[in-house]
Amino acid sequence: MEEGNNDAKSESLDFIREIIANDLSSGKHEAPVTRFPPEPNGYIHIGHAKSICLNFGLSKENKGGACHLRFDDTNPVKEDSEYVDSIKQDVSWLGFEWGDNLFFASDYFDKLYDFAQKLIKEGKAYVCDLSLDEIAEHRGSPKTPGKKSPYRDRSPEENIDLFKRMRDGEFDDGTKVLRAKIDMTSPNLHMRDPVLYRIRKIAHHRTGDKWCIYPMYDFTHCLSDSIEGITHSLCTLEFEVHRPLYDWVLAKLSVECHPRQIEFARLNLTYTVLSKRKLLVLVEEAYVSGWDDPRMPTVSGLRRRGFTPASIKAFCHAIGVTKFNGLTDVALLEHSLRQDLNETVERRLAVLNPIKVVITNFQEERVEDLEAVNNPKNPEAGTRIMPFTREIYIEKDDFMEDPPNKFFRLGPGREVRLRFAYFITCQEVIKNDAGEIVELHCTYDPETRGGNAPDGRKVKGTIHWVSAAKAFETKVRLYDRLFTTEDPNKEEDGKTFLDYINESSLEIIADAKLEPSLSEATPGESFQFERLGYFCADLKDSENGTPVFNRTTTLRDTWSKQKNKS
RNA sequence: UGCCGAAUGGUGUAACGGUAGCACAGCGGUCUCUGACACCGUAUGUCUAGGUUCGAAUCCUAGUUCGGCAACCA
Repeated sequence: MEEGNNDAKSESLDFIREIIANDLSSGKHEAPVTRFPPEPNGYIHIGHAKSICLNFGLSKENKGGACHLRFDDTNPVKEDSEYVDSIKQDVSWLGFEWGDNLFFASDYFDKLYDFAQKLIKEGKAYVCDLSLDEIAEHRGSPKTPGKKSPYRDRSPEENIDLFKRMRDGEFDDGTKVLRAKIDMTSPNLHMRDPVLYRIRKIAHHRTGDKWCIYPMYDFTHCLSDSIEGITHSLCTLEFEVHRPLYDWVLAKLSVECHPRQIEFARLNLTYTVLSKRKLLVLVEEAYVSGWDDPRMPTVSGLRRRGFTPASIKAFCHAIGVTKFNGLTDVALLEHSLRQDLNETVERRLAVLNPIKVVITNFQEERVEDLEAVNNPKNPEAGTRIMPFTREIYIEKDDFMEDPPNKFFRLGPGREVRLRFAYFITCQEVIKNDAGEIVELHCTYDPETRGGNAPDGRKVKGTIHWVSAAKAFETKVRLYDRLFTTEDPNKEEDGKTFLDYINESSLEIIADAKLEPSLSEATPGESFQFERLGYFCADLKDSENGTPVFNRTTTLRDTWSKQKNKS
């Protein structure tokens, strides 16, 4: 560390990494031990990915560091092992390993019970018979102090007995809780005798029927951290007001390991909602097809959409870690994606909105094999063969009957290059009775095979194409952002995020014309369809050798911008 | 009228008392067998007011604005 200091290129540390670096150099810790503590009650999303990259990143960056994956499963009402499986899958898909450090807060229930007893014996906790509403009322408000519970002064002996009977199932749900005895007049609401345990006669996904009392977050989390020897407990800003309680519990219990809780800002993304509640509404009310719908910001959704772990990690690195609660432009995420895909993914040609072109001077039955470059960014990716025939498809947008002068593509009498193939010139526009263009008749120049003219003449435009006879037809789904407004969370004028749903976030093309090699794409495989965007074979809906493609994102398109301006 | 926290171009961030920089987005251009990529250029910023200092984004004071906090959720 000492030697890295004056390296001008060394990146500046965010405030958390700075704290950790200081703790390391001061000798307070030898290596950071962090944790990612999801509650298994939903699927994780890009916001969690930020936390995952931070916590696991820290363990990778520091020799001897570790990051635990710990499920915070203290509320059996909401939690399910379905979610623990998906979360594990998502974390490891992102490229992080927890090794032996897989934990569950529920594994600590016995220890937690002992800690609670200790607190009771020392007069720091009591069993309270107030109802939920009464507790709320006694708590007061931010501006008014709370009132003491009438049960606050029960003796430790009575409390121990009551707590044991709570555990043994003698009381009904909601009739008793265990509370910390702190200060009902504290300006921090969380310190006004917070609830530590509640009765829930419901089976837990891991402990089954063993328990009918379950510890609350504030009691569980700090002690779980302590038990595991966490050095730095990183969480989001909303837990800032919980920190005094985190520290209170650990201090009163005199535990050896007292981790430092540090809060950072959660991620907000434009055109996106990231609250579990809202995501759940989207799923349950079928605005999307599921948690892994390619439009969802969940890790599983991003995966199906065609995002790569590298692009997500690059994004998380780019946004940094601060205490400022901002709104990050989703364009930054898309940029990280394109950056990665551009380097790594093979190119293919595909026509989404076809118009037929007949090459009138090309023999009828002839099939010519042409060589196409797989990835100009990576020569090792090699080449592939594309069949060229008399009838081909080109993109509708690549022809204009009456083109403006900035239009570089095909038009009556114009010559363009077919990528990797020939120069063609449009000779005739065929229309139906309604006056719609149905077909283009063109001639090709045999001398331009491969795409270059021996006489050195240039064409301004190069367009993509697919052989009509040999095309692989399949479904292609074009995804767009799910919301029409930058901040769908801003619920003004009585509107909710549902009022900003983008009705055209999914466009399905039933029979796009793809070059034949695409029929062999394996689920999850990504390509750049040249001049269109990045697409991947869907993980779920591609079956028996018929891949279905999702558009991951478009290419940057300065032409359409220019066009829209005029 | 409570407590906690945060304010740097349009957005996200850096600068740790000494030239306000980077990325994204925007705009303009070069290149091009992808109107992609790449490359070049460009506009826009320290919340306000005082103070300390030779010098303040940075330190102090006061204000302003924004976010979070009153689940037997996490």
